Amino acid sequence: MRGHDGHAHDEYGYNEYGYDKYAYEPFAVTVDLAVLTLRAGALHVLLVERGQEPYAGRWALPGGFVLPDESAETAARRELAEETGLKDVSGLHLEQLRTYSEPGRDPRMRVVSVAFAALLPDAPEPTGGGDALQARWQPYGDVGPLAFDHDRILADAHDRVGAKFEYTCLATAFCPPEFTLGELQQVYETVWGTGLDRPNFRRKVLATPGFVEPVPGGARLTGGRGKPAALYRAGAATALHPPLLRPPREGRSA
Amino acid sequence: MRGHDGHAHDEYGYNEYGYDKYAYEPFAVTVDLAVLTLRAGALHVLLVERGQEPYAGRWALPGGFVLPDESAETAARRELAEETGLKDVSGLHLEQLRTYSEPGRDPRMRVVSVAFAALLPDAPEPTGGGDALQARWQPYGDVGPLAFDHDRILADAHDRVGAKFEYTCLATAFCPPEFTLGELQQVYETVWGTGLDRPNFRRKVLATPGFVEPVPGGARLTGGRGKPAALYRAGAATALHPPLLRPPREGRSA
DNA sequence: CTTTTTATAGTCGTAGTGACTATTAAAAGG
DNA sequence: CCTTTTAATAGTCACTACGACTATAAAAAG
Repeated sequence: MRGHDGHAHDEYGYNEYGYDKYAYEPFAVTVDLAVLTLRAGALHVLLVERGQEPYAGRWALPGGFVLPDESAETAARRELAEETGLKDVSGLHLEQLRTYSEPGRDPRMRVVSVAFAALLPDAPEPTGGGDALQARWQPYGDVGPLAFDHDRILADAHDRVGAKFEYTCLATAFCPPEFTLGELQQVYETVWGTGLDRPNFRRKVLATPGFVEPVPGGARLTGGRGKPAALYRAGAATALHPPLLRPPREGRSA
Repeated sequence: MRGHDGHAHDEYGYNEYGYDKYAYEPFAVTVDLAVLTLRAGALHVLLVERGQEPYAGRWALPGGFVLPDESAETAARRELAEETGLKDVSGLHLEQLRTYSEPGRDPRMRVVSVAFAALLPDAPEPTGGGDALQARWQPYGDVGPLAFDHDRILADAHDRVGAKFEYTCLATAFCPPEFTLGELQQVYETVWGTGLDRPNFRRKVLATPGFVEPVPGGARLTGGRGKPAALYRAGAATALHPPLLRPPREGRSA
């Protein structure tokens, strides 16, 4: 570009970088999904095994191309439905993380990928896998080196979700429609990797209007081993004011 | 796609959506920049006037194409340097906001735009404008309807910056290398649109280790009308724990 | 020399929270 | 059946952080 004037004259100036003539290399645009869920008190990620080079045999985040008539969000939700096999993904929390566009991130060509994080309450086993290549849940932390820059995307997803837990009500997205405060606390503890004091957590959650609301009648009895816990639903609030800060990491400079 | 299996087999399967054959419409990838600064105690945005259809004569956020060998971040920094005329933009805060990919956002073709927010300490007048088309600072809030979906991008940038002010030290990015606490407070007040109690703000900032550090010797004398204020530099900290929450908006349901 | 202006210091009450202890209500084990 | 175990719930206490304020200091403006 010829500096500011050239740009101002020709913003989206296809004469200069003419799209029709393919005067510059066009981009493939994909979405990559970090689909997170909790199974048996541990954070799990949905991964697919690649069947082609590059990274054949390596695990990768699910994803795919953005089709001509789709937005990235639409493509992400379509992929989410395909990969999880869920009938209805309209209520699931899907959050755009950021876009990864390093020139060398796909060795074959220029691929710009819009990354999303998706949060699932329950974890149905992915329905695919009639052939050799599989899709399955893997515990976060046990994931080896993933294909492309998916390790980084996954780490960014975890960071973002953990940070949003502090000042939003996002944690309920990991919970089924009705849940106990103990379950909600486990969500926090699993994602943050820290323990939380139960009475204090309870006090905080209940003191935040709209975070959770008690289900009209019941308390859960059969399953639990201790005193039955009251059931709650996610409330209407989305923000957490004041926030629920995670305990600060140890080891600060004196 | 044929569901999960088809995808797992063919992630980035260029046989299915073959890039080489242009079997699907490729995308143009651009960056759009919300360049923010403070002039005379008001938030300003860098805008350029469009010279071509669509939206000819309308103001728009600066931006441009991502070149074949660039990442979106590199392209954004290059555009930032071009638009502002600054020699060195390496130290400026540049933050990726999100990617806008609605199919109809550019009437001519499929354009996916990665949006960034940039924060400038001082506001040099943009150096362009030898021709009819201009680039200039406009007060945030006075911006009329912008081209494309740039109103939304700008609003998203403002939201993001305001939110990050609560739990990061980002506000110093609007300040010159040495600044007073009064100036820093004005940055907060301008971006948030609220007044803050001066002694309390001072107490909070100074109590957060690494937010600001006093400049070795001096206090500012000549300019100010009252007691000279001590000068500070931005510290090494990036996060704010506990956060500096903005005063809650009035009007909550009883 | 007084007034104005702004920076800085300090006070007081309270909301929020970390660290606890105590009680309750179920299942599990003998 | 009674005891132990487990987990939910209730409550206490001290301390921190913060909102609202008053007081003092040091400069320019009049």
